[in-house]
Amino acid sequence: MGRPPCCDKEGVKKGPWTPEEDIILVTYIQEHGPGNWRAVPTKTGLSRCSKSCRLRWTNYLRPGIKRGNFTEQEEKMIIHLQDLLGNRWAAIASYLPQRTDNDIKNYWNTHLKKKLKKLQTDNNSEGNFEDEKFSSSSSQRIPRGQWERRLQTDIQMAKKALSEALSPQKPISSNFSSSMSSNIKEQPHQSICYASSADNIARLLKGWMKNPQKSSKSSLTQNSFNNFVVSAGTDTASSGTKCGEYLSETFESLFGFEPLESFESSNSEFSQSLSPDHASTILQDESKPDHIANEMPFSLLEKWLLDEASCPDKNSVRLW
DNA sequence: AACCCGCTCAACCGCGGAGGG
DNA sequence: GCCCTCCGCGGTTGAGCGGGT
Repeated sequence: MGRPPCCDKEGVKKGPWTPEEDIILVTYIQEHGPGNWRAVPTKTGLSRCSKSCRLRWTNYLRPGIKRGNFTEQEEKMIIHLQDLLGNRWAAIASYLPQRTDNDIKNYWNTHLKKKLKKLQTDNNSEGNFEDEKFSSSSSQRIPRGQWERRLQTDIQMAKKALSEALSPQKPISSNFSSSMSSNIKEQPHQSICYASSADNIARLLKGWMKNPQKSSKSSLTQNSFNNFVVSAGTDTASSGTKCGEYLSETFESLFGFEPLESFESSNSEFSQSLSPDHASTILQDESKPDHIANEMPFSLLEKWLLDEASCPDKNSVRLW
């Protein structure tokens, strides 16, 4: 009955990944790029199912992942996006370039849910506003106007993505389209991208020598990110800066606060990594589209929110 | 010191969509 | 149109850890 488990075979290892397994996986992906996960266990000799390999890569080993505490801005952004999109963690993660959907989901479940609940109880005396807000989080009760707008946004995004995809010169820049094109591998760029992973592994190994217990947990990905970002852009200042500025403005206009610390502090890093060359390389090459920093979704969202702002009555589930 | 309890987060499970034959 | 395979996503679990008693 039902679908058999993807990896119920004997000898398939489960549980936490060892550093050695990480190295094997990263080395393989460095050579072949992410994708074709089915082949990964057999080709690497890992006793893991393909799913496990993909998950390990996308949630942990993939370059560009930021770990550690969420900033206040990130928090607000998650809450806002969760409000708009519901529990579509992958979609939410696409607006937080350095966070994985799993991270965001975990953070929501462990921190933000409680926080909102607390807010809700605190505000109970002032009416049911938070009640409404909180229950809307389950995406069960999306106000009609909001749902329509959401649908409209999706359609607009799809249209734009399509037109971009049909335009051969233009780099694919939209969240949507890069997601759609995430399987298109641009081999010539991969060396840039995955070399950084190899480097990270080297650093990681150093870390393990120093700190065998913890290093596998923290050093890899942070180093991955730093290293990745450094390798991603040093010669792209002008376009990167422009993009960074745009992001800053958009963030501010979209969420009403200063850009994410990560964006700002790594302006020289992250924004540089967003140059047409590097960003498209980095983002499209990954199995999970990090694309995020692309203009289109933000501008659409911004427009959407501005529309909402002009109809405040429909904007009843705004927290901030 | 030993135990309990709550929290965190990496990893797993199962479903559904996409795409190819 | 159907079937199969692969992949991605969201929900859930459980090991590990730290704080409290």
